[in-house]
Amino acid sequence: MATIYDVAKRAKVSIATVSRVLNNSPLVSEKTRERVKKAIEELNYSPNVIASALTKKSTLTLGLLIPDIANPFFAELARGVEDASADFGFNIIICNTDYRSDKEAEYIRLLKQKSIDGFIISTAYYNDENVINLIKSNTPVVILGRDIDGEDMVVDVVVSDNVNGGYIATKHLIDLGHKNIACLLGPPQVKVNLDREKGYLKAMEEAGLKVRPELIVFGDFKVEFGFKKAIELLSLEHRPTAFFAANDLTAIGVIKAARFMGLEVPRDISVVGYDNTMLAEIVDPPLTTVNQQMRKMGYMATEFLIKRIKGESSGGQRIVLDVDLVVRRSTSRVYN
Amino acid sequence: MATIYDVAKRAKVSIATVSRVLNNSPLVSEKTRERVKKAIEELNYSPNVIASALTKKSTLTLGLLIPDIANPFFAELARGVEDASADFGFNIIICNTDYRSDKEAEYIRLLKQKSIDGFIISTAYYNDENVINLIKSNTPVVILGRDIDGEDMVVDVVVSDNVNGGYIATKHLIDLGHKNIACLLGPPQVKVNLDREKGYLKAMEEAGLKVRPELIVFGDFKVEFGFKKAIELLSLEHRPTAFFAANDLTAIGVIKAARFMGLEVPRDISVVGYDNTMLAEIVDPPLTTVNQQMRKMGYMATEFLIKRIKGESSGGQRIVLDVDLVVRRSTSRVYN
DNA sequence: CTGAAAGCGCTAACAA
DNA sequence: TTGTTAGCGCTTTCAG
Repeated sequence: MATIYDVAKRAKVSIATVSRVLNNSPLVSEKTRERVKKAIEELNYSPNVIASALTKKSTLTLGLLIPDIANPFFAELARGVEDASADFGFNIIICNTDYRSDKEAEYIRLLKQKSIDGFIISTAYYNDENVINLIKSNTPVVILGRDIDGEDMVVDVVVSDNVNGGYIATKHLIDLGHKNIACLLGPPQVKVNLDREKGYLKAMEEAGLKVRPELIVFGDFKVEFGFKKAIELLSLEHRPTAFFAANDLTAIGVIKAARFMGLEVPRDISVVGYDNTMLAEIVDPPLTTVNQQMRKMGYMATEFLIKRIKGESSGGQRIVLDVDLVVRRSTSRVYN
Repeated sequence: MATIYDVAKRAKVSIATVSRVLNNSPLVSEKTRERVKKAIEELNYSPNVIASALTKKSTLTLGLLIPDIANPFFAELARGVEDASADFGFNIIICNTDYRSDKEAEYIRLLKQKSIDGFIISTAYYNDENVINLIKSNTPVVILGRDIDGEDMVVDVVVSDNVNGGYIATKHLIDLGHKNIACLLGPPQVKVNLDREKGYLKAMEEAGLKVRPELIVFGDFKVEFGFKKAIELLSLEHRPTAFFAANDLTAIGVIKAARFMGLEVPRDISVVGYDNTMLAEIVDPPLTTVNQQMRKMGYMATEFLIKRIKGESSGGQRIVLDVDLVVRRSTSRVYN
């Protein structure tokens, strides 16, 4: 592989001059610039990012921490992140933490060693210590799709309006005549779930419906959880006629449970999911769900981070994206 | 951030000695080793990978080229790749090429600049030029889930047995009494599709069934393709009673088409997919599909690559993983 | 067993 | 405008 010295020799200039044209410095005459460019071309030279990183401290790579890339929600986020990275000349290192704090810490350590320019974090429990420390160490960080209590810290946050998401989902069910609506959430340590619950409660109260605490359950975002909990709740004497689930996977579990118990969706049971992943279109019946614009969130988060890295922003922004309800065929009017 | 100099000073040794203990050189007495370790501990020092990469030429990071991480098939592969990377102390940079050769070339260029240690490529059309050149430039490469004509090149390949996959899928349908079986493949430039077709043909011939060329169609692996083509074929006068689709998404398209035309799966039409992604369990009816062990493929490919990088293997291996059929409820005996 | 010193490829003062 | 040179943080001879 050709080095900057080879180029300098060929163009009959110093390596400093070559470095200048590589970095688009104006302090180079048109003539020499051309000469250098020609040499670069001829040698098929391309600068070694590692070497320049050693002085410039910039590797043009970002770290993305997510629980699991095989989960379609995070895959969508990751796609948005990668799209933005590519658009701005960055690359991204993906890390699956499996919701484990030790893995998260280990990845953060590893990536710091590698001098990455910043972190996009979508894995944190609320006010996770690893993340707080990272932010306090002055590394550029953006929190994606999660929340953090960023009072005295410089950190960007990109989330969607989870309170409203919970609200419109529940309101939709109420408008269809449902009164007994179960609410299956993810882990309470992930703050979006508290927000979605808030939206649920708001809609219920607004409609003057009484909230039955036994119908509000925290879980783990998985199909299995939706399945088991739904069976439990559907076995209740006074069973719910509708479910609001905090993600599509859980909602799918509910649909499976209903079918398992010989009930039909949406005739007997209405179900609303959350995320609008590709699964929502595929499941039968197609799922009514809250659409989060995951790709856009990933893209925007990355844009913010890169601006921050380039010094074009000083961080500390909080972006809340809109959500909307995609009505498909898993919800219908209740007759009873 | 502490440097090797800080550690040296604190431990009262030279930086060379610190470097030796970092790299587990035996040429250090137990006593000094302990002293250095203590200093490292106290300073919370962790070596700068970028700096060491400059001399060692190893960044402990790999590049993964896939068409689209939002596609569950590739997400599963990527998960396997990342798992293995983590187990062996590597990180991975993910690149989405969207099946575009120009993007692929650009990513390869970028990652070479970053001195990554090797590539895992799962995007290539058969004998793709970018990839051939990369391999010939002597960079460690492993081809994952695709094929390549590696005659005179040192490259590892990890695939699954696609001929057999096509065979067992088709055989299953034949065993259920089907005679008119459509075969919806992905792009012919991706060799796995040719192999799956081979398996299909083999099963048909073995059973003495005549192959109707109009029932064999190449497409693009998408839901939409399965939907459109199925509608077309189901409108034929002498329509197929079963479909073998070369991935789950296409199979799902077929199921949607059947429903759209008022037909019931599997009563009227049987469908077999390929990949056994999570979608297969979620769709209704749950999809009978060929299971490819994507994670394992990703894991093995990465293991091979790392062995090659470490000099523990000289490359040129070809691993063919077994496939098996997961029978769910989208296929049934034909009565007519 | 340990240390001095020469790089790895590039950037960024500082001089000229 | 251009060149010289001192690092960036670490590895690796080569001496001792």
